[in-house]
Amino acid sequence: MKLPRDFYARDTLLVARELLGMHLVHVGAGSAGWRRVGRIVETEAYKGADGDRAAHSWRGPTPRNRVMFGPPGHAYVYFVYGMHFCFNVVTEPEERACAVLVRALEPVEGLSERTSGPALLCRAMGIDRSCNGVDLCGPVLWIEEPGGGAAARRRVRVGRSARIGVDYAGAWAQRPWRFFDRDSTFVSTARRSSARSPRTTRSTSSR
DNA sequence: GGCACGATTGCT
DNA sequence: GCAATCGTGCCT
Repeated sequence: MKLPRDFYARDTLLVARELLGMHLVHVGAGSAGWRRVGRIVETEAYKGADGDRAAHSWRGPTPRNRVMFGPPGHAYVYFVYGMHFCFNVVTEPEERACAVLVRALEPVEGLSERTSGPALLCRAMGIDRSCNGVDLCGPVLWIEEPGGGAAARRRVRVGRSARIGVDYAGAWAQRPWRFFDRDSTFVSTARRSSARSPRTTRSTSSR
């Protein structure tokens, strides 16, 4: 059953945690008729309105991040490193600029490529810039509770850690806002981030 | 208009 | 450890 918009309209940390075990579904239109399904096993929370400097939205709306400022339950897909896409779910009430990044999936149906890692899962699921802004309560791309319902989700043993690849965000990078299924072998392996000077304080008050 | 850098990945 | 590769956002 498709998750309703109310599910996404809640606190981002809660949504990030509860998305673990849910199924991400993407269907192709017309005669192409394909269907790809992956079980979410790793997520990260980003809270723009709270000043989270790791969030794309922390400075305010721009053409690129505008979807994050819109209503919850929509896909925020962005292009990075000149070659990759990352998939997020917009959370909390409009203007809160919060989202959950989906970082890894366990293949369930129609997936033949690797799904461990935010960019890899987008490639495997066929998610690209055309999915940006898509309503997750619509007929093309959505998240649903798998068969077995709440009982199945309850079995997820949730692990937490700091978010990956956001060292530039200073103290915000230390927050344990990454959630993962401790029993899944599809969780992305966090590459060793520069564990050097813990304090990279920059005071760029130029403007 | 220019330029540094990224919510990554893969190869050396 | 570093290149690939280009859109975005901040700067001159």
